[in-house]
Amino acid sequence: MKLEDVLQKHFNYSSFRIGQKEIISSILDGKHTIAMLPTGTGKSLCYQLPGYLLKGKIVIVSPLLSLMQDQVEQMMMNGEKRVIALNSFLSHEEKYQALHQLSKYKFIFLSPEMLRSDQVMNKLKEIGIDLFVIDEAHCISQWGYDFRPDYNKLGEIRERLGSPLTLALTATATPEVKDDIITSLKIGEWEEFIYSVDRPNISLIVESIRTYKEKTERLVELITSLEGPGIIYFSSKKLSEQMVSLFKERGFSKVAAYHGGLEQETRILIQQQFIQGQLDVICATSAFGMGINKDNIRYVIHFHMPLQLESYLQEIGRAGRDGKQSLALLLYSPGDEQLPNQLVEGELPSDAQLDWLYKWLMEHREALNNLSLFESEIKRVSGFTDNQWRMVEAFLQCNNGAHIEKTIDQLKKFINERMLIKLNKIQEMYRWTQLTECRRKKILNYFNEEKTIEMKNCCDCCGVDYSEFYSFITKEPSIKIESSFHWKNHLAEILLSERKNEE
DNA sequence: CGAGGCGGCACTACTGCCGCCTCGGTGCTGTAGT
Repeated sequence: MKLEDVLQKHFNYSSFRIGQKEIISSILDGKHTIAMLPTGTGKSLCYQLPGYLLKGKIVIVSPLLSLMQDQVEQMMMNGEKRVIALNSFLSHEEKYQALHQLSKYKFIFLSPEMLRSDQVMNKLKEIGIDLFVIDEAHCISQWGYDFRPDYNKLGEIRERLGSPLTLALTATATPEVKDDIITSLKIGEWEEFIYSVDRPNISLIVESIRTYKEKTERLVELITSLEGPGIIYFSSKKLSEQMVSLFKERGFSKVAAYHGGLEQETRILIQQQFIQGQLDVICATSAFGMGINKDNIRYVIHFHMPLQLESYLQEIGRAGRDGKQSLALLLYSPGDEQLPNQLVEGELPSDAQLDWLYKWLMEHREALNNLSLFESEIKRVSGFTDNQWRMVEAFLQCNNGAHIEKTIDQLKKFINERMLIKLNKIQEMYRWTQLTECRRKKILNYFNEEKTIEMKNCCDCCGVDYSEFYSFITKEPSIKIESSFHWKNHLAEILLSERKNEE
């Protein structure tokens, strides 16, 4: 049977989209495959279709519960009943049932953390896996080192599962990220399919704004005049909510905040409302975006810069999937790069904390065999945050048996390296905001690509024909600003008082 | 860097202001306790 026939039969499409056929053929030839496809080009088909041609099971490692649930739902809607998400949404009883009858499922979605369980691992070994898929595989590089250490154990997991055929899928494709994926998964030989990350219909603009206050004012101006829907990214949960309140005060009501501090239910609701068009603007942190399938997002604004260009590209890539002219706008004020620096510094443990840990471990050698027992005491005295401790704990477990002094030294070295890499990435992001030459060229070079096509409205450095560019911006604010009178007075007051201060 | 909370002080009786300090983003899981 030809691949096209399988496509028609199971998915009701008559032809493949870019890259899909090559990737699927590579897998069916039994080659480990790394596929870097731009967002929204149908990555999930790359493992779903082989599922109908391979005899055994397909295991898909996914980073987010909501993403898994979405995929499962979609596949069920498509008529595929042999699909399950093995995660904490299942009750104890349901999980027991699912594991007990795991062999009746064809597609099994789970998180990397779920693979820590011996029960799950034993069952997977027993039923046999034909294809091991890592969806959003850049998470290995982005989260595996510190935030979610289980991502960096996938290589070991893979080996314990008998090194099954493996497919890594992502949209973020620096050579560095690719290397991390290959090394971490312990794949010897592989085929790779890498497609351009360029999105010619998204104009890249950085606006330099003198002060923080003016940035807020500019944002209000933008949101009331730009054609939505749009996403605004912040690096603070509180600020994202405050901005929503401000927008609502100004009479702009189809807006909501989205961040990791909200209830799971609320998050799903807001996501749905945005996708269905009941909300026009989302004020979000980096928590928002993975798995958002909405093709008419007209703009992505960054109030704060992300911690790295990879994240920036992912976030702006959510605009203009319908191919229409869209806008990526970053608002920069002097000193903005300090916030990412602060975030990164708080992320990793300090040398002083590790020195304390060394002394403590020398006095409590037996603790190494059961660290979780001492977790609360260690955290209380050392001040490790949950995330810091998880990283340290994972490192100690990996090196259990080695000399304590040596282990701590290695850990310090590891942390210093990570810190340097992260600070470097912030610098790269910062330098990009300060460019005077083509922003697109620079970003493509960063992803090991050349800029090959010239386009209208490329970026602010190339020169944007604003009159044409702003043609999709409505001349009059599309929303009636109810309190505009007060707003203007208020603004005048602020400006006057500032001027007085300056004098 | 900027926001927000807190203590101290002023100088007037209840708040107002200054300076200092801290904090800021991403998610999974199992289990204890309400």
